[in-house]
Amino acid sequence: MSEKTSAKRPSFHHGDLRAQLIRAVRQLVETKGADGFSIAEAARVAGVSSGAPYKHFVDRPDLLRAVAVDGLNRLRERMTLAAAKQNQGALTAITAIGVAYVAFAKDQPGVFRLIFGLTDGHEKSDDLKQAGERTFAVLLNAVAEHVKEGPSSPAVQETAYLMWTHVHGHAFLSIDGKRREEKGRPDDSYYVERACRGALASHKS
Amino acid sequence: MSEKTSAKRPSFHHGDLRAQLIRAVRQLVETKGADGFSIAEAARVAGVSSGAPYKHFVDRPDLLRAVAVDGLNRLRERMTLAAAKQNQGALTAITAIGVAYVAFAKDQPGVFRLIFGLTDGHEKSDDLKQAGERTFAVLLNAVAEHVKEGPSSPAVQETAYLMWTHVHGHAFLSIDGKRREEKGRPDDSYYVERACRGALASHKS
DNA sequence: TACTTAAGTGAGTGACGCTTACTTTGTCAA
DNA sequence: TTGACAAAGTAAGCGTCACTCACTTAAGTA
Repeated sequence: MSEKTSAKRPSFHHGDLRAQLIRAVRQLVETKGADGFSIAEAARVAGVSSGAPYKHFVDRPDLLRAVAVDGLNRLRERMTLAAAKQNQGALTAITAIGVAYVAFAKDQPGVFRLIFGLTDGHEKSDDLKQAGERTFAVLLNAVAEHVKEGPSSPAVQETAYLMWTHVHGHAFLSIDGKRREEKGRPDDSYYVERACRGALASHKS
Repeated sequence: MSEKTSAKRPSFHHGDLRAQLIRAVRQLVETKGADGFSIAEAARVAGVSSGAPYKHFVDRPDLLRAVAVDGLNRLRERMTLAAAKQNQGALTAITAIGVAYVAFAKDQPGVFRLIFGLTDGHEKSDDLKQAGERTFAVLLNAVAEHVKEGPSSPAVQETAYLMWTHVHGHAFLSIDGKRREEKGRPDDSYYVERACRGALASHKS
């Protein structure tokens, strides 16, 4: 009776259910949209009874939040990696972060939308807020190094926010299909670079 | 038995159920989020049985889409009105449109998110696509008049898209609470004006 | 006045969110 | 080694929801 589901489980105890549920939800959200998935289905994918998820998550929003946190962490990894490949403090490091951001959005639009679509008082969750701030900090630090100021400087924060705004808007409209990609039109990196230069142009040290 | 619900209905036939359901859903989406509402509850608010909505909408996504179309129309109205108060072709007309856009997002974040959060093949719906394009056209026309070109000019489209990107990003991050409003920080109109000027600066006629 | 039809009702179905009582398993102190 | 405990699973059940279907109501029209 342990092999009838898609996930094989050698013992009664799963051992890794929490992580596996997050993975399952990620897939489902990507294929069916954020409200097209069900906890029951995720449990089925993980090869576990429909009540099992509640040993790890208090309710549906809690599970979704965990998926969002996981997504933010993976996004941050990508951004960090992209920046690390460039010279520290270089403009290219900043734009690489933006390009990675847009790439993530296009790659996993379901999770991306989930991260920015949590309406149910998502700010009351500390870990989500922290994951968000740590991700933003990657950009913040890159900008700080470029202009040779501290990341807590108001001017740096303002400039970084401006970049984020522009890149985020482009990313969102892109995955929403508002931006029809036609030949002859600039690609993502053009918009990202433009956004970064534009924000830096008005940076008041 | 007709007065036990919140909406009074003089006759058996409602007469205006479709519009009233959209209104009810709008309220519910605003207070409970897009997935916190139920068709059954909307029907209750409208004072009608749980099966009645299906005489007007084929299913849940269809109803949500109608709410989104309604929202886009109201957004367009606001934008048009804001532009009309300024001189035709003036930069202030363009920025007024952007300010109206951000104001709408902050005013009705639930509907705003709904408009840009429809994942379930929202592009297959013609009326939604049309409503979106007509709304974008308001900005397009304002830009066209400002630079004295036709709205179908690729350069105009590019510039307008750039503005939209920036303003949309700011609007979205604002309602998501990513942007903590502190005293001493620029307000919405600053960002909007900045976005418009920035986009126009690189406009190649 | 009879006919047609749009727009309601209300009961029923299966899925889902979540709870509860119970069972299985690993851990760790005696 | 054992036995108590806690963590993590199961199965059944409750209320709600999306959606369907057979039926009823009322309004327009010939």
